[in-house]
Amino acid sequence: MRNIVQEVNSPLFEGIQLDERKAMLGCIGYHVGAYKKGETIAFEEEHIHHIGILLSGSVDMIKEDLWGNRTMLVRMRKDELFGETFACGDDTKSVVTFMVSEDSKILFIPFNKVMRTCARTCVFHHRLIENMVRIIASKNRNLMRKVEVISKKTLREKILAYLSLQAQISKSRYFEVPLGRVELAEFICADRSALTRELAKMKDEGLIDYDKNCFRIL
Amino acid sequence: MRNIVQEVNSPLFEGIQLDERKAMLGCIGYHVGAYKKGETIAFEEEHIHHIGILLSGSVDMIKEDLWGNRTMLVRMRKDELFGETFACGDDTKSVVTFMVSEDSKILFIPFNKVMRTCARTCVFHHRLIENMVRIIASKNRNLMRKVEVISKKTLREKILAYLSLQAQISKSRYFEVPLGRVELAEFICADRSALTRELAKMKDEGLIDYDKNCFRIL
DNA sequence: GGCGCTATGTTGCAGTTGCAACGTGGTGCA
DNA sequence: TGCACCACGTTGCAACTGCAACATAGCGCC
Repeated sequence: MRNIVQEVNSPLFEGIQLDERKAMLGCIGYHVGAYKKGETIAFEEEHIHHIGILLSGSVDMIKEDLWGNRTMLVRMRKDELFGETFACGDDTKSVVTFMVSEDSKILFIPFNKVMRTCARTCVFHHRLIENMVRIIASKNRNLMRKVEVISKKTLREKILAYLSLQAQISKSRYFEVPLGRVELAEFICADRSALTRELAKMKDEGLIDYDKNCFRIL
Repeated sequence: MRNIVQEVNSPLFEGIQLDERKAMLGCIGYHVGAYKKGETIAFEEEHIHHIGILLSGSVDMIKEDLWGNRTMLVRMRKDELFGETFACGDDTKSVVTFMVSEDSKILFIPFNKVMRTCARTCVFHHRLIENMVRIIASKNRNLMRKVEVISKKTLREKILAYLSLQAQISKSRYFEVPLGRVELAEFICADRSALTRELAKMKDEGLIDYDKNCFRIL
């Protein structure tokens, strides 16, 4: 257990000391799972009662439509949290699939134990709940940003929207994007070859410059 | 105050009795505002410290890009809550504009008072926080649904995705959509005329049937 | 080194769709 | 009634972009 506690660096535990975390985890309960790239943690329609915290690796939230087309909604990385959106609420049925995109180790915690203060009231339990709210709200903002990007009508606008977002995050007009071409195309919901083509065109026109995954907005 | 309490029917207060609500509102503090259609409640970049509860009317969450193109992210109606996504978090700066789309009366509550249990601990304060989490998570699901729709590549797929969502909500293949053509086009991020055109084509092909805002999936 | 696999770049083509322009019908107001 | 305004439908056109097919490069593995 000591090991687990030390591995966790999720914002869920922000403001809570190491020994407190240990006590809380003991009180709340948990289990750890290891997954290989490509494995599925939870399928659409499955009921979700635990939140997952990524100790290592990465997990994609994927939406698949009736015809099998996939959209990656979000990619979660180390220390990020997932499942909370479905675990709360009256209907715990997931509407997405959680798929491991890099070998991952995941800490699972029962959601209802997080929200309900326990019998022997943990001192920091309230902080935990506050953190949870903060995290969910921040995910909300991320989804809004995604909507902001893919709501654009032309491919060029989508690309510019995505790039300027990355620029904001990096606080610089020169930055590296965390996605390859395939994944980037998937993220902005466009065709990969069309993406490459448009990027080249934008480079030609002097709008942007790039090499591999390093971009500069001009 | 009695009047206000009786007007409020937000899920934020679910499970809390009327007299308790009264006590809580007194403890937490609040104010009420009236707005005309078209007025703006909060602009992008503005700092948000209150959550708003719609007593009547409706409010749009709108995102405007650098070139002035607008996307309506969500339309909020009576009893719905807004602003919470920005009011929590370390950075309270909004990334959207809240615009009144029908004459509205709105109850504002300071967010931090909701999250922090007060000195004379309200008995039901914890329930309030739980409700808040539930609401934010449900908004998350709504955003995901929106992403699900507009992440489709072709217009037809977007339309079908939207319609099948409405069908799910209505639990029937025959239903009325709450948006006019203009708003629907805006919601699915497509051109209005193209939308009409495609709808007509789908009707021709026997995929769907409709009259005005009443649709049937065949 | 040779092989297979994957990510990426390139290009022709055809279908889709944004755009603009116009017509119609309904509603509110003077 | 006449006018203004708004939502909605229709259509031609040009551009965009998804799609398919192919080429190249890098990487791991035997």
